[in-house]
Amino acid sequence: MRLFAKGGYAAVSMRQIAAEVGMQAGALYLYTPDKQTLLYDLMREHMEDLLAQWAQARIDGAPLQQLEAFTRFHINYHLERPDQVFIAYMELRNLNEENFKRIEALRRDYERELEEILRAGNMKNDFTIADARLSTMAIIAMLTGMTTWYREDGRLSRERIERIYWNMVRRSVGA
Amino acid sequence: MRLFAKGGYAAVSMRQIAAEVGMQAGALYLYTPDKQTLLYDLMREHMEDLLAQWAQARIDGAPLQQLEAFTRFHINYHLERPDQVFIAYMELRNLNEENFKRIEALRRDYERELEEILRAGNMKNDFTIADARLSTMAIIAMLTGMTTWYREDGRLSRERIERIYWNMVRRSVGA
DNA sequence: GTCTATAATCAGATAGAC
DNA sequence: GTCTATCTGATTATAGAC
Repeated sequence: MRLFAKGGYAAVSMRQIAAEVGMQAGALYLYTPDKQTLLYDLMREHMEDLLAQWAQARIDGAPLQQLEAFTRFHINYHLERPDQVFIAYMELRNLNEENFKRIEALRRDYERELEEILRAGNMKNDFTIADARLSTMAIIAMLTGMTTWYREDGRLSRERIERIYWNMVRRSVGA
Repeated sequence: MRLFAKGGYAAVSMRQIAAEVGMQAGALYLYTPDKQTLLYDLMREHMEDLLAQWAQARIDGAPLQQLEAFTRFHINYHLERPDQVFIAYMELRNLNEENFKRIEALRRDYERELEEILRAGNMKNDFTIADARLSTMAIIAMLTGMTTWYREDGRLSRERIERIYWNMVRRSVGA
């Protein structure tokens, strides 16, 4: 994960990966049939963990409360795993067609969680949004973007950043 | 640009680039000292063009009008150049330290344009934002994210998408 | 300005010893 | 389960012909 995030899939050799885990290159093939499958497995495990963790974190309640839960979950999950997040977004192009479709399906499943919260809130007039799919993509992009600049020792505490972003999300849906 | 965007810097060979422009690999070295400089030049030209185009597009007026101008400019500029945008964000890790600093400085210049609009609007109480820098990063991430899913022949027209996003931006700053 | 040829190195993956 | 050695082919960059 660390090597792929730092240099990109194509730039990392099986020899480098082997050195990182204290082996010779040949021994890696006891654990993966090839480099492509290794990337796919890392991405799949990340997406499956994301979905599983959200299934644990989600709450029942009013759409506004669900939206807040999703926002805070998404921020914290992503800020704690910057390498995985970077790979999950940037290395899609290095998956073969079949693997790409599988990862995209998992991503869709996750996006749908937010989309359904937005639809429910719109139906009850808790939110005022023109298009739930667009708001979903906008909110996820806004939140995920934090991983590109967030630093543990930055100017603002994570709690404060989280509150500010939640405010922006809330206002963006007209709540 | 197209090749780097599709496969990533490391995955693209000088032979592929040469074939794309109808040459042999050796002839490329008449135009660039090495592959790294070629990437840097592409990124620098993109950032300089972005800044130049915004200098043309920017307007005087109330902060809300300036924010709308920035939002619409950013959307249109980025949707028309998905390959450049992708490279400008994803290939930063493949620049050497010196080149990375130069590109980051140009990006900062661009971000500062939005940040100053937000600060001005906040001072006049046209906006209600807790932190101009955070709002800047949030808005840019939200808008730039459109390039990952936008298709010319998609469900919604560009004009409609633009209007919906502008609404979300406007509301996110409390205007 | 472009080509061909090549140097020097490195890639992913496999075979076989232990 | 891991190592060493190796196959095959690709890589960046350069040299020198034209």
